[in-house]
Formats: sequence, C-alpha cells, structure tokens
Amino acid sequence: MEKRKRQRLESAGWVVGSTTDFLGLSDEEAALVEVKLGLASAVRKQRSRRRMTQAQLGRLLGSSQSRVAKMEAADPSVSIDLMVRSLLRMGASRKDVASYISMPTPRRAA
Amino acid sequence: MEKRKRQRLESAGWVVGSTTDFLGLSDEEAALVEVKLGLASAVRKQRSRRRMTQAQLGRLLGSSQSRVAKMEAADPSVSIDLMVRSLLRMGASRKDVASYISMPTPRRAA
DNA sequence: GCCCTAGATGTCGAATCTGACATAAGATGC
DNA sequence: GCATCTTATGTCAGATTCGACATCTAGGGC
Repeated sequence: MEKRKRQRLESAGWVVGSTTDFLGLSDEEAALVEVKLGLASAVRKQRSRRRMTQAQLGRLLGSSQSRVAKMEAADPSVSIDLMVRSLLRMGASRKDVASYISMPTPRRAA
Repeated sequence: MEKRKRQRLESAGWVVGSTTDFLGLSDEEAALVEVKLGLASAVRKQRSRRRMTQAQLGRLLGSSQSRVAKMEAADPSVSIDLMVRSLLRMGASRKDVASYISMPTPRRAA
C-alpha cells in the first residue's frame, strides 16, 4: 500500500504548517492526516497530564501499550474511532475532541 | 453483539438532548454515538446542499449508495474515519469537521 | 395499474484495524 | 557495566469495516 507509507513518512516528522506538498498528498488526504495528528497529540497530552504510562492507558482502554504508542505516533494502522474513544474514555467531552481536531498541529517545533 | 444493537436503536431515533439513559449507555459510549450522529447529519446536509443523490456521492467517494445510506443513518458498521473522509472529500475543512462534531444533535424535531 | 428514481436494509467476501506479544531502543539509577 | 522502567516498532490471528450487490419501500408521473 502506497498511501500508507506516505502517511507514515508524513506523520513521522518535519512538515510544519500545512501537510501538503511534502509528497503529493491530495488536499483531503492531507487534511485527514492533520485530523489524526491533532488527535494523536491530544491523546499524548491527556495521558501525560494524568501522569499515566502508555501501559496504564492501554489497560484503561482494554488495549495494549503498543497500540497506545501507535496512537500517539498517528500510525496509519490506527483509526480515528480508536483515538476518539480513547479521549472520551479519559474524560474528554465531544467539544474537547472537536477542538483537538481543529487545533493547528505544529510539529518538530524548533 | 449487544452494544451494536443498542447503538442502532439509539441512532434510530427519539433521544433528543443527551444520548444517555435510554438504555444503559455509559457516558463515553453516549458521547461516541453523538459524535457519529453529528457527522452523519453533516454528511447528509452537505450532500443535499450539493444536490447529489446517495449514489452520486457513493461514486465520488469510490464507494456505494448503500454505504452512503448507512453513513447518514449512523449505522454502527460505519467508522468515524469514513464519515470524516467523506466530508473532507466534499470540501469540508478540518474546522468544519470539528464544528459538526461539537454541534448539538437534535433529532426528530417535533 | 406500471415504470422510474431515491433511499433503506441485509448479506457477503475482501480489506483494514485491533489487541497481544516479542523485541528493540532510550533514559535513569545504581 | 546492568537492572529497571517507558516508549517504539514489527508481526499476526481474529475482529471489524469495507464496497458491492440484491432487494425492498416510498413517491411521482404517466
């Protein structure tokens, strides 16, 4: 799968403002990646605010440490559904989730 | 699957403000359903604004009429990912998606 | 009545996502 | 150095979601 690889590279780093142009991501693909990145960083932020390890969060979610790691890395193998469910489980509201999605996603801040 | 049935009933109607309590949905399950309902109605709204049929939208998405119908019905077999991708494909922005998620979801308006 | 269009619903094989496990890599304390 | 804790990454069998198709209902024009 071509798209998965591109997405993985994309999420892995470097692009700052708009996620387009690094490799030929269409606008919607880019937007989708940005949605996922926002959720991914929200998961990490909420977890660390609660001072939980990935393993603890995994248990709380009925999942595993590795899946949490993949969520936070916005791995292409994790669905938006899973990330949203995780945030809700950590006590986020629908509005919180929405704000995570619309927030800009700066990465690799210098 | 127990949960799926409840979710189907839930989405099918009647509940107005909070989706809790109709049957023992936990708070997060209820919130997740509300997220899906918001996206589902957004898909319908965007599609009809564009005066497209479900079949046309299905083709635009590389999918089918029946899947579009299920999306708009917030069928448990459709993922948030698919609904978000559909909205983005119809030209919605990340912020638009976020607002659909946080909007209240009145249904069956008298 | 019959046809046509739009939408709803059920089913199925294929594709994707999931939890679990193993294992590696980084960081910290000794 | 080496334990220990935490996070990252790869893999895989089982679960979920996918597009597609068939089928049904509702409505309108004739």
